[in-house]
Amino acid sequence: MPATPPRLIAHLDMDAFYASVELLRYPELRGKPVVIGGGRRHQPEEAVDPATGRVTRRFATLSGYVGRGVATTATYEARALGLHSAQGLMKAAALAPQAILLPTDFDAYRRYSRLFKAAAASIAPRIEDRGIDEIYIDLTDVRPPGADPWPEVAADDDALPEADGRNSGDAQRERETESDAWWRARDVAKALKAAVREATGLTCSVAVAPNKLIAKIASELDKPDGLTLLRLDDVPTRIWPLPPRRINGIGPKAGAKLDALGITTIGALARAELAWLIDQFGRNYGAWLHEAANGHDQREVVTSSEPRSISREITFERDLSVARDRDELSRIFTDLCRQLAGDLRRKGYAGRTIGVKLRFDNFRTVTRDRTIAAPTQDAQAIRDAATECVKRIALERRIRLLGVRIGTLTPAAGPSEGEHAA
DNA sequence: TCTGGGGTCCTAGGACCC
DNA sequence: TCTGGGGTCCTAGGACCC
Repeated sequence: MPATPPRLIAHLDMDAFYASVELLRYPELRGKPVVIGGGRRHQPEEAVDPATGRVTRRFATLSGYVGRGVATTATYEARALGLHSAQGLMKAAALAPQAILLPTDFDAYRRYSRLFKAAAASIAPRIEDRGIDEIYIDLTDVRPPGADPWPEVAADDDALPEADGRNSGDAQRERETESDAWWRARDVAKALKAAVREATGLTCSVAVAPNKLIAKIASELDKPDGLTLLRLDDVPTRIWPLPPRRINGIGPKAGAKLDALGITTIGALARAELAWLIDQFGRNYGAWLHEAANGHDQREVVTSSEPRSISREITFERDLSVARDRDELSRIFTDLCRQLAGDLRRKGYAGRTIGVKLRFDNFRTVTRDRTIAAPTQDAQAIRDAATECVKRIALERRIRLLGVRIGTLTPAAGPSEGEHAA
């Protein structure tokens, strides 16, 4: 009885994605510490030398930055100075005032995102979208470009498929040794990296593993421009020494709790008693921690999905007072509802559950939502329901953030012909 | 030098129905 | 009348991810 062939799952992660896209248009910044983030105000200034016609640009630095922005990405040179994504720009400025600051340009990043995903899809079609800069790819049945495909049973072949519905191609695949399968995966991974580079000029890091969990961890091990193969047998030597936070799904809270419990490596977590973990973290999460630390993960590569919710939110430049800034709050609230309605129409959805989110000056966050009878994509209907939600919140502090969300989505009229957004 | 904006999933209690 | 259970929907908060 042939064993089930091992799955081969790749994780492809673009290297310092936003920063790398910016370096394509500002090549003079290569080798310098650069962070991306903040508002529109620090756009580079261009000057043309009248004598030579040469364009020179002046870039903003972090020094003197004032505001509430965070870094979305930092180049590797900036990381060496202690800068990293999700860091407040004020803090980053204190660490590295001379680092260059560029505003985020999501339209550009989305264009490059589409390009790299299309390039990957030309090599291997079963792709799971995990956001703007990373994907999972199922390589189990993928051969490198140029290799002969596994033979198919010809339509007029009178040889019957085997009883379980497999054809001779499957039979040939089952004769592939595990070692050959890994060599095949390495060639496919190389082809993926080459295709992404050809399409975008950008590098990425790719790992191939028996599942998504290990592939995700492994793609970090050789960054940037990495290529990593990690078999189940390699988990003890290459995964167990790492801190638990490297597991996708162990965040700041669980990481700190594990640390307090004396569990500082994935290996220690793997050796912890299942019953004890369940005691500490609850039945579901405790059992998952045990499985994850041992490198087990059966999740499929999900090639399509429907959105669950759409939202818009804004953090104000200064905290707003409900009494004194009533008009401004009202105007922003209306804008958010209009933008949300626009998003719904552009994406072709209507929703029934409308909610608001408020963050107060002390960072406490409250949400309220309300489900209406029929799905809507109308800005006024959204605003009406959202207003009812706001009325259920005690507004006793100044407001830092306001958001509007819609869920329980159903497909609805999308943009009409010729109206597609970029 | 406090902490963006867009998401997903889970938990848990209560309402309501069978 | 009392007890009991399951299923689904709604709501609020929170952890986590990119």
